[in-house]
Amino acid sequence: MNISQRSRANPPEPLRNCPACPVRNVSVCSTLDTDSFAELTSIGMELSIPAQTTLFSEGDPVHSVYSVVRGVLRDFRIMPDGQRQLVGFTLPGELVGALLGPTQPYSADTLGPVVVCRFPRTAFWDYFSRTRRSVQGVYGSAARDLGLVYDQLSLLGARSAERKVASFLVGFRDRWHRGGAGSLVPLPMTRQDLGDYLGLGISTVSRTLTALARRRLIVIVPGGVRILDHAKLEELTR
Amino acid sequence: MNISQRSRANPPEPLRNCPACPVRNVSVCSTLDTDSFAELTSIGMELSIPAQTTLFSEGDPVHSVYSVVRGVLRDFRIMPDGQRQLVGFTLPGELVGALLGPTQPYSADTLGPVVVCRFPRTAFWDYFSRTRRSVQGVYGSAARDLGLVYDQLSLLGARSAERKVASFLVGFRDRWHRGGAGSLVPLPMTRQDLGDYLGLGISTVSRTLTALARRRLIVIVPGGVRILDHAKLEELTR
DNA sequence: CGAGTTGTTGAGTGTATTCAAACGCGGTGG
DNA sequence: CCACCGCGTTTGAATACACTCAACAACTCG
Repeated sequence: MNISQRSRANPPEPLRNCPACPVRNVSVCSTLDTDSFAELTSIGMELSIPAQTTLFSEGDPVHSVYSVVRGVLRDFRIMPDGQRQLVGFTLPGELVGALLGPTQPYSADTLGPVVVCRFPRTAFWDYFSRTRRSVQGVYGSAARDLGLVYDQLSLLGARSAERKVASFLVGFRDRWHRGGAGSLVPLPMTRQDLGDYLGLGISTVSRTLTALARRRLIVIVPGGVRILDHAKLEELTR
Repeated sequence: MNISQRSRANPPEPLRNCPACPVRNVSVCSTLDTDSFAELTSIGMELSIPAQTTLFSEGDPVHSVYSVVRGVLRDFRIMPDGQRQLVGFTLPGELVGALLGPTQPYSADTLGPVVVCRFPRTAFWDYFSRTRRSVQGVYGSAARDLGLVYDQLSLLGARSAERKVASFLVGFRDRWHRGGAGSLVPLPMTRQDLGDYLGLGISTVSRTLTALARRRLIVIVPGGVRILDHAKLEELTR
């Protein structure tokens, strides 16, 4: 099922209640000045997307960027041989969709039910050229597309499975809790997804997680893990 | 040795002979209209940089972007444990330096003697906001920072050394010859560099290359390799 | 020509993988 | 309510592969 099929079932709706938005204060919206925020509110549309639905595909011409309100997106490329390489996950409060460039560099689909705000990309360009001093604010939300990718490069370059998994858990924890405290790391993706993201086999992911659990660094709970020993886990990433 | 030490020895020079520039027709300069090109020419400075010299470091505030005229840059990050992860190589005709964001996401140094043109980043922003329709032109040169990184993600996600090396050779060949024909792939970096780029040990890189040579897919020549069987090599990347 | 660096190759080890089987859980239908 | 099924996950055994350590060769540079 793709987005066009879906949108017939759940048509876009104008933004009505931004103040109550769960990511109002962390998303790109929090970086805008009052006028720009009002403008964005007036042109943004809210989409509710079912689980396992493609939001956009690699190579699609870019018309919109999306701010994730609820749920998690899986970003991936399909290699010539059919092998899938996950290039990231988009969490609530994060932007997805190329800010630059004519086409999407990867595909994105939903891990579960997802709510996003859709904005015409030109709105960001306008904002970009109008208030250059805030470029860094918009960039803060777009940082996924740059800094985070380099982080993942470093992650994939790691030689041991333990290190990859530990790095992933620590990074995902920080993103999920936005740097704040918090030990619960939701893992809404399958082990297969994790393997495709980390460059590991599915069994290796599972084995590594259980090994960490046996050493009491984490506990595996339904839908994720709980980190018991943050210090030791971070030690493994170095 | 870093760039500030170096620049005393080889001071920046104004651009005098752009028409004779070896990358005049492939670099970012080729994407600009006449006026913008004239403006860029007037503010750009040419730098000659010795081998093994740092151009900028991760975390540096970004004032300039650089267009490589001659030579190759090595782009890398240093991990907390001292391990180095190469995130790319910058070839002649390509841009390096963050177009967005306050700081450089990685360090860059020279593999050999390098000549670059330095431009204030704001010049690109001005151009960006002035001629929105040409964003894609500038983006074409900045694509390294987006599309190419995703390519490398896919590369690092590969499970076998053979596939990584083959993918690297094919990709590097295409970039070097800009999609055109050509069998010679210069490899100005060390095997250690290749290993840090591909997430492999130095001996594995060496073994894999000799294995490819034994199968007559490539020949190892001084300073690079020559591809004998393009089809079979590309087959290995899938 | 000698010293230092970079690259190759061999032997042995360790780790991730493949293949396969069993387990747990949620959903469906009898 | 319970048996069954499908899917994802865990775990085991055997294999394949990349790594470390180390010696040697080739090349660069003084």
